[in-house]
Amino acid sequence: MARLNDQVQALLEEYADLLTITGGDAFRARAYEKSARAIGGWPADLAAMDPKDILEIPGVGKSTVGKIDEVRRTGTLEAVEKLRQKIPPGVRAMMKVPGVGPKRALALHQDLGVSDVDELRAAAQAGRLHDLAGFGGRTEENILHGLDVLHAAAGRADLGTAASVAEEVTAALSAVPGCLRCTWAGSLRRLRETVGDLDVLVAAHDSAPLMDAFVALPAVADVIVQGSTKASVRTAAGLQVDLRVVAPEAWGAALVYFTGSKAHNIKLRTMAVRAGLKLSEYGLFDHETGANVASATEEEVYAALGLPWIPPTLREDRGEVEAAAAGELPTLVTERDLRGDLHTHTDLTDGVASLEDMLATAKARGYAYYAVTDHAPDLVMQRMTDEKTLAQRARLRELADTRAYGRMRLLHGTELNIAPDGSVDWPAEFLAGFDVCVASVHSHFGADRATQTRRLIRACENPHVHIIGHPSARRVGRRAPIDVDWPAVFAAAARTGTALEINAAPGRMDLNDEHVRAARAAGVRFSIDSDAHSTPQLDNPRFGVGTAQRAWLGTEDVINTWPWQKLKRFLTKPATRES
DNA sequence: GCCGTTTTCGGCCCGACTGTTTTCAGTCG
Repeated sequence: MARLNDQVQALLEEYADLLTITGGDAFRARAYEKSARAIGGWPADLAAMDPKDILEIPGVGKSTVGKIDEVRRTGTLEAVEKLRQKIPPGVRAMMKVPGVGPKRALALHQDLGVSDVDELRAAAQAGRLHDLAGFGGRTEENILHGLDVLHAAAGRADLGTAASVAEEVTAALSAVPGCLRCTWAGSLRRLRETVGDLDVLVAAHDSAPLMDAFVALPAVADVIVQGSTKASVRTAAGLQVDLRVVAPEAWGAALVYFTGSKAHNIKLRTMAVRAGLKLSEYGLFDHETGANVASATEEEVYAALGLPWIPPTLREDRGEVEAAAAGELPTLVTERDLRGDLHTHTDLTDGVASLEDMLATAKARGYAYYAVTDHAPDLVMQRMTDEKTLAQRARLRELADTRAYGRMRLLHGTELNIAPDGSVDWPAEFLAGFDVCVASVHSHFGADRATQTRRLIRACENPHVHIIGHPSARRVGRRAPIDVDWPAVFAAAARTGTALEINAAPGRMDLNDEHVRAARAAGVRFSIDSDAHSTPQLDNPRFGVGTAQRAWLGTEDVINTWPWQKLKRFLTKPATRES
């Protein structure tokens, strides 16, 4: 199973939700949410921590320490178990439907007997919702639409979830005697923004011990199929995981077969047939004699087809096979190319780690520069003020002077809110004091296309806005992107020298790969940012690099791969440059 | 339940938007 931290976080979040649904003290529920976030974001493993050190985690008090101990001992919380008797898990799941919160979930359950998302859909379609007090025709319509949004990503896990399950499964299988190699393939290896099911590949001479170990993993909730070389299971969270065990000599062919998209694989097999060969997961064979031509490594298989090795993120049949054949594969940006992070938060607003902890983690990543961009005052719940941000700046300058973080350049920034008219929080003279301004949409998601387009273009035209944060404002599986005339916005970003963000938080992945491809063609530059609210999230950029690679970006396209002097010039927009 | 330059009780995240209402509840960020 995952870290104790994640287990505790999940239980505390569930407890908070159940308390909210049952009308418990809202402040208590909020306290649980806060401690859950702090624990999930805490870098050290709770299982290895002293209770008195756990108490040091902000938002965690004695009661929570007791609950952590209970989870460690029993694997669950009695209080949660009790509430589950009253509120079926499906009722809590209904809160994931946009437009359904705790009150409506409870009303639907108590008054209509609806206990899960499927029953909710049936009830909404049958028009039974608008009979309920407080529900009307529009609410019913909105809930139906919300169900569609949820359904669009149903059964697909976000990259963060999929990656952590994959790491756990491969670590466990790698430890099984006889396991020669183990890795994940499929859409996770291609770093698609969501993963339908997880493909895990093992090389071994004897498959039986690995199959047995696989279905016995603690994360496995039920076994769908189990044969001698292939098994499928479902985790408690609903993610399907497929395992294939192959002979070591077929490793490369199997990896090619289970990594490529269907279209990429069909293209490779077609090339093989034309060359008098046959390609399968077992290898590349001579069609006549059946002799094995290549199979041990991916490089050999591609080479035997007359191709250089193609990076997994490109294997979608979007021109990569032709480019490879012509020797014109792009040199892709990699995680190692990133020299800094330009969108991060601290506990001054909604982050859970202190400025110093975020900086220390960033330094350990070897960054040359790092921007702190806490929220701005118009996002009222964050309670930002001029004084607070100036105090943070003073502290940051002080830390820079002490060289506490080596040569890492410390940038003071902010994440502004783009109002429906395209304006942002502070007046120009105040904005001029920041090293970096990210500007993002956090409200009025439903405005029409003309408004949203004008809004983003005006933000690009603001001489103090350097980066548009999570430009489409979508949340994977939870909220549709805003309605925008993208070509017009891409043109404005290119014209004004405003970077568009590739927000690497797994729940956002915004812009997505298709948008990035189009924007790049329009001459736009990008910033791959973590949007980290905790120290572990500073690891997010690996997912954003996936999006960038899928859009064929090189380092020239990504401003935070540039050396500081070059980035500094970019951050001085033409409109603010002294002539 | 957590927290304290408001310090062991009494606050804690505020405001906009939407839809259902006839003065406001629920949801969202």
